[in-house]
Amino acid sequence: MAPVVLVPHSTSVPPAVGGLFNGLAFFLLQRLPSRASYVDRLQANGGRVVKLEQQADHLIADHVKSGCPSGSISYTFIDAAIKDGTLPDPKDHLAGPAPGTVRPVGSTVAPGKRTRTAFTAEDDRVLWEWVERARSEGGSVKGNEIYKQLEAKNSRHPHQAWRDRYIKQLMGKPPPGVEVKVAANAPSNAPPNPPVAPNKDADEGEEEEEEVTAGFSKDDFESLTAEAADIVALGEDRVEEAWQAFATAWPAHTAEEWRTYWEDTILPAFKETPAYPEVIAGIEQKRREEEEKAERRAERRRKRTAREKSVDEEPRAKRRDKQDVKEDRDLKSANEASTARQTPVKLEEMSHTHKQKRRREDSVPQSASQPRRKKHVSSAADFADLFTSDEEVDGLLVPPQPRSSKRAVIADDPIEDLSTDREVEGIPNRSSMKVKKTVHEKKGERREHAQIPVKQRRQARGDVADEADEQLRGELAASQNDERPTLVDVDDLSELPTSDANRAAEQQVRRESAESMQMDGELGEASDKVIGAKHVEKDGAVEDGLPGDQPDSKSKVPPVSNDVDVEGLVEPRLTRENAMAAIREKMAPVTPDRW
DNA sequence: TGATGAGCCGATCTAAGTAT
DNA sequence: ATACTTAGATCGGCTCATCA
Repeated sequence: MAPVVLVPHSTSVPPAVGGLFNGLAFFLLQRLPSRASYVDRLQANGGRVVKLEQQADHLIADHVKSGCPSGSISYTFIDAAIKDGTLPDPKDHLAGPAPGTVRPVGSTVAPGKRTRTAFTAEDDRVLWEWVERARSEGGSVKGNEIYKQLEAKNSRHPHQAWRDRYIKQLMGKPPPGVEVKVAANAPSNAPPNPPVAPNKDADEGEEEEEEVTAGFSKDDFESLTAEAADIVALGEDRVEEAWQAFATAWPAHTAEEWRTYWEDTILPAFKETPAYPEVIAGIEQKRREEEEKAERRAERRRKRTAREKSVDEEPRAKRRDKQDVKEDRDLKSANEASTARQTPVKLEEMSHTHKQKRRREDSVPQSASQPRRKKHVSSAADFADLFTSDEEVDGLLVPPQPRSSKRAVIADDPIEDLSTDREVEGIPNRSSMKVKKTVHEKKGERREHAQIPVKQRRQARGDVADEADEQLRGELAASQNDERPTLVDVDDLSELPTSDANRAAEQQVRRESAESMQMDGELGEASDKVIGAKHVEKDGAVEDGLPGDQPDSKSKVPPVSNDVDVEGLVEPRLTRENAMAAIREKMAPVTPDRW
C-alpha cells in the first residue's frame, strides 16, 4: 500500500497525517524559496523542523544559490519524496559539497564561508578535545591536518578558523569547564571519558586501588608507564620540575596528582617487575661511568698542564686554551650528564640547513597518496627528554655490555637537543627559551623579507653563506700549515663548509684518538676507547661518525649493537616497550576492564 | 565613527615525491 | 643530479563584529 503523503494548502501547521518523514529532523536555511511551504509539508508528513543545524538529520538548502553548507541537500529532496511517496537518496540531491569535504585554501570552485560565526563555549570545548586527542596521537597541533579533519566533522568553522582559534586563544589555556583528557582511541564524537565505574566484581582488596586510580584514564596510565624508566632515573632535585613539565604536557591532572598517581600506583607495580632492578642497576652503572670519565679527564688535564709548563711554547698554549675550554665543558657535562644535557649550539647559530632539517623532522606526513613517515610526537616523551636523552634512557634499560667495535661513536647530536615540539608549543625548553623570537619580531622580519623578491633573497642567502665560508676556509687553511691541526670544536662544525668541516672532524678524531691512546697508556688503562666524532653531511646535517661511515649494512664496520655481545651471545634487550608491558602485566589484576 | 579583536582568506615557503 | 609537481604549514592582511 502506498504511504499517505499530505500536501497542505494552508500556512497553518497541519496535523502529521503522513509518515514519510517520520523521525527525521530538518534544518531549513533561511534563504530557501517558499520556505514556509516546505516547513508545512515536512511537518505534515511527520518531519520535525529544528532551529539548530546540529540537531538536524538533513540541512535543506537552495542548490541554485552558491555557498550552500557542506552536506546540505536541496529542497528538491522534499519535492521528490512527496512526489514519489518514498525517501530518495539524499546523495542525489546534494546542494553543498559532500559532507566531509574540506574547501581547499583559495579555491574558486567552492565559495568561502562568507559569514563569520562566533566561537561558542561548545565550539571551544569541541576544539580543545579534538586537538588534545590529536596531540596524544602524535598529530601536529600547529599544522592544518587535524583542523581539516575537524572541519570535515564539524563545519561550523573552516579549518583555518579552527586552527586560528586554537593557536591564538586556546593553546595553553583550556576553555573553562572542560574535562581536559580524551581517550586516544575514543570515537571521534565521543564525549569526554565517563567517570571510572566501580567494578562490582572486584573484591575488597581492590577498593583501595580503585580510589587511587579514580580519575585517571587508560591514556594517563599508558603515558606514565611509557615514561617509567625515565621517571625513575630522574634526580631528586629535578623531580618537581619534571612533574610540572608533565602536567603542562598532559594537563588532565595537576603535577601533584600525577606524582601521587605515580608514587601510589604505578611505581609500586613497577618495583615488582624484573625491569625495575635493571633500571636501577643501569642508573648506578651510568653514574659510575660518568664519575670515572670525569676523573680520567681531570687526570689528563693535570698531566698536560704539567707537561706544557716545561715547554713554554706560545702557539701551543693557544691551542691548549681552546682545548681547556672544551674540556671544562666536557667536565661540567660529565658531572651533569646523569640529569641534564648540555645545549651545545645556540639556536641562532644553527645553519640554515639545520633549521631545514629540524622542520623536516618536526613535520608530519602531508600527502595522503604518498604518506610521509610520521614522527611520533609524544608529550610524555618530551617530558622525559627534558632530563634524559634517548641514549641515556636506553643505557638505563640495557644491562651493561661489552663494546663490539672500537669504531663506536658516542652520540651527542646537538641537533637532537633543539628539535622538540615543546618549543613550538610554548612549553619551556632549555634551548629555546632564550632564543625564541617574539611574534612581533618575527612579523617584522617577515614583512621586510617579503619585500625582497624570492630569487634575490636566495642569492643573498648564498652570498652571506659564501662570505662566512670563505672566512672559515681561510682560518682552516692557516691552521693546516701548523704542524698539528687546529682544534675545531665538533659543536661548531655546522658553521664550516661541508668538506672542510669533515676534514676538521677527521683531524680532530685522529688527534684525539692518538692523544687518548697515549693518555690511556699513561694511565694504564685498556685502549679500547670510544672516540667521539661528528662530520657534516652535504645537506649540512651534523652526523655522528666520520664521513663515509655507513650505519647500514653497506658499511664494512659492523654497527654498534647492544643486542649482541662480543661473544655473540644474544642478550634479550629490555626496551621501553618491554618495561611498559611488564608494568601492565603486573598491574593487570588491579586494572581489568577498567578502561 | 573609530579602535580593536576575531574570523577568515590567500600568498608564499618548504619539503617530499616523481620524472627526466 | 636536477627539475618539476604536489601538498602541507605558516603568516600577513582583509573584513566583519563589537564596543566605547
